[in-house]
Amino acid sequence: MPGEDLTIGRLARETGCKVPTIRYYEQIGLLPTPRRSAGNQRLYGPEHLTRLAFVRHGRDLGFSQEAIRELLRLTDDPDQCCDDVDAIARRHLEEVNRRIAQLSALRAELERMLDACHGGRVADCRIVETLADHGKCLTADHLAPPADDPQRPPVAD
Amino acid sequence: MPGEDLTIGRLARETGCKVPTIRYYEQIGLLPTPRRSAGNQRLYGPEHLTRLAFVRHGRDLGFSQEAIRELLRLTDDPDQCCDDVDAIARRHLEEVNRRIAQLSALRAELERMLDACHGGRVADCRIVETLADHGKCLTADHLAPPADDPQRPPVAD
DNA sequence: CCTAATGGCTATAGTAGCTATAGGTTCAAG
DNA sequence: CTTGAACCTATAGCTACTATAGCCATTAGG
Repeated sequence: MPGEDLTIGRLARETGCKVPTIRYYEQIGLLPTPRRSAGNQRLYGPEHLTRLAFVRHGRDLGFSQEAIRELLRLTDDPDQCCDDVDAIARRHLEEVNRRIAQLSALRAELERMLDACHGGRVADCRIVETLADHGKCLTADHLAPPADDPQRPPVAD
Repeated sequence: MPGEDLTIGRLARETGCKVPTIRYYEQIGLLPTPRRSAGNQRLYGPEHLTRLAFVRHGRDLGFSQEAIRELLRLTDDPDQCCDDVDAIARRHLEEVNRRIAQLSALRAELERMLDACHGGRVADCRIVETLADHGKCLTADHLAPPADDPQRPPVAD
């Protein structure tokens, strides 16, 4: 029954995912290539809806494309033991914890900087001074550099 | 006295900034173009060292290139009132606070997921289930999408 | 049946903040 | 004089999308 089919725009509305993003996910293989209408337009079934919702939710939770690819692979084999799934989620949680720790240290440093500033000329500004002088700083040396954050920080529109 | 000059490699060592990054900062105008040796190699003076340290520290604190550009502009005019500097730092702090709040919610959701999983087959896995079903999720709808994080999350090596 | 509005198509480039690579030149030491 | 490290430029790659340009398909109204 072709009445069940979704155009890309409708799929976008149902999932809260933008149209170009859906095409992008297809391109990078997160979403299977859908069939096409006579006029070459993408037609999606319920299985695409499920899959895209899974991907979106994973991204919302901050999982990388790579992690989601792996999660999809794992869920496609439902009899497998879920230890691998667990491991992926656990690794991600650790990463999130690291990020929170970093940002908390950052926040402390920023607050310290802002507290120290009492207005006046830039030449006398404590913020500028702190920025100029690594020695006066508490941060930046005792914090690790993971540098692999999901650029879309997490959590979608 | 040309004995004071630094090659790009030495500047990199002194600041803890990688060589290609220094060239990149020059390219995007965060660092002024240095003079060159007879053999066309970059020669840096103490002013470059100061400037680069400022930039690095700013980046370590998570300020965007744009913000740092503005901070540099402001510090180049030392008699100006430091309100603008203050505002930039304050905005950044707010952003950091937003990120922490997001990540905390994320962490809660991930922990919830992990707690619910008790091993077994992927088909029965609570993590997979949660990922597949937005309805079972607490996150993702009550969280904002700023999407403008410094990809190098913050805090350098 | 024609037209306009909307929505779809592809391909390409841009975003941040670098990092890596290729292929060449210069410099300091032995 | 030769070796090897450090330097040079230019270009491509990374994540995860978003935006643009220029064209085709579908649908509702007149």
